[in-house]
Amino acid sequence: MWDDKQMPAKPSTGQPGGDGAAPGSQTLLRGLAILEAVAGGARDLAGLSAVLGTTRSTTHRLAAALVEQRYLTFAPREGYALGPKLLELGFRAQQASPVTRVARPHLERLSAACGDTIHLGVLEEDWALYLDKLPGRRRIEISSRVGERQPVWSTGLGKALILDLDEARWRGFHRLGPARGAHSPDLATWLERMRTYARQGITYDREENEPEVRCVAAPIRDAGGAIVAAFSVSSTVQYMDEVRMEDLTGTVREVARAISRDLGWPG
Amino acid sequence: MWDDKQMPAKPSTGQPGGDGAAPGSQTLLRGLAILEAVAGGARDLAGLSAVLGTTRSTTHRLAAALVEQRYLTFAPREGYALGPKLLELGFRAQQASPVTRVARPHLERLSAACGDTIHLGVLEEDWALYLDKLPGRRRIEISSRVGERQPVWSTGLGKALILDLDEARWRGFHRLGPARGAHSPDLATWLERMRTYARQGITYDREENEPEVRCVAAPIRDAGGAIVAAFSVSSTVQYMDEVRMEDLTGTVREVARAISRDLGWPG
DNA sequence: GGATCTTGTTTTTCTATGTGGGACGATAAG
DNA sequence: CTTATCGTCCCACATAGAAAAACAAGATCC
Repeated sequence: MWDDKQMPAKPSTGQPGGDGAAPGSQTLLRGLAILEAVAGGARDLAGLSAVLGTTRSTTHRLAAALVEQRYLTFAPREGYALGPKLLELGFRAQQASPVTRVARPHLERLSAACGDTIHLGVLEEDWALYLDKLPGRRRIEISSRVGERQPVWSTGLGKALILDLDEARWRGFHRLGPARGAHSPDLATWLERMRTYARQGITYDREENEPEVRCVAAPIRDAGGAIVAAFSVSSTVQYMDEVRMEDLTGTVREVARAISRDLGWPG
Repeated sequence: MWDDKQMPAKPSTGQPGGDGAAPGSQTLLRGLAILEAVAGGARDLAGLSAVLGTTRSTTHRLAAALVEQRYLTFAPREGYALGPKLLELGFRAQQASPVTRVARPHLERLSAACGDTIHLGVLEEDWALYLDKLPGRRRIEISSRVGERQPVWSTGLGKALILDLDEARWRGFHRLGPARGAHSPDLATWLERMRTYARQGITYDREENEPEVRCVAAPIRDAGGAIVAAFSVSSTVQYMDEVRMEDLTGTVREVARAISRDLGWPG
């Protein structure tokens, strides 16, 4: 399930049930749905039509338009695939945030040094939005996607993003979190940890968001000292025992400082 | 058939004159045009409407749909910007090609070592398509974009991509090239150079594609020995005199071999 | 401080637009 | 050869979406 939207918004077979939520531009939305279906693995018209709930002819026309505009590619025996225009726009979107560009070289050095998966993210609405990802060199890879949103309160990266907020806001974020069970701490425990994190300027995630995944994260500040982004170093628990997390802390803090300084932070 | 020349698709003020060339899905195309307009710098409805040739209300509906689907973002005082969904799809499109993923670390090392702009590309139809770009650390940056297409015959990267083809095909590619004037070599000279390049397994671009820009490029081969991609190291002429190009040649060839080997090339 | 631009948002009317059924020609499978 | 399955093309009809205009909310001017 690549599509975990909270709104059902399931475009079924044109049923005018009056469920609302269908704003205005059907054709455009269907076209975009095709893009996502292809990203999700659909490769032929049949698959796409099934996802969209449209007939082959309709699907074909939309897909053909997308191919013509280079948003998709089509190869006779291979089917549809994401096209070069998405490469371009994605790259542009990434470059649009100065943080990504500035942070990249620093994160690359960090990646080379530690071999773990590194994420860069910002706060968008009430979510942590991943802007960049540097895959690790471990056997097991963290399955996350650039452009994806993760809950703020449970991820190391998310917690780093809200490190400067007051306790009332913190409570707000904790309330947003769906009870993941298992490793999810209750409010009191979580707040206590957040206070510690804020004092240290570093956050941890000890399998709170995803079992077996741990990470160390730190906020990135701009010239005004405000937190504009954060990055995290993630690995599975076997590579991330308490000792290693301690060890990483210093490096992570240092890299965060270096990036922030490049953004004009007096430090 | 599906891939004809780029239609400018300039939909002027609703002219139903029937000039033909009207593909099919207007709404979708307009939506995509909005994405590109935003990528091109348009930030408000007025600007977008001007580019599309539609009224504000129409533009707004499309833009709102794109925002809702996270293809665009909108901030009250900032205007529209490319959204996280494009990050995600762009990243996916990039990952779809195994070459990009395999080549990345190698190219990063190369980038760190030489400081010049590095491009990775493949052959798409009759063009060199840029899959990845690692910006250089020079004062002047090469203005190229991931997802963009460049002529094959004049770029170092393009020439590396067709290094294995026979001379008849080479002629075909040379014929495609628009007479850029100035540094453009005639067919005989160009073929002669290509023969040399093919013998050396390395190609050069001495300001043939873009004045002041030079580069050294090499092909990347897969397990079967076929050229599946190529990369180039580019810089302005002041950083790329003959001596430097000679020096780079060895390194570039080595990196190309390393990447090819990672792809299963026996080498 | 109120008048007046200039933004983005919403509503309504009407027709151009896009839909889906079905036909066609490949190519692969039985 | 026949049959199933692709992508592609065509066309009549109804519906989706374009545009005009009203609305709301800041910003800007005087």
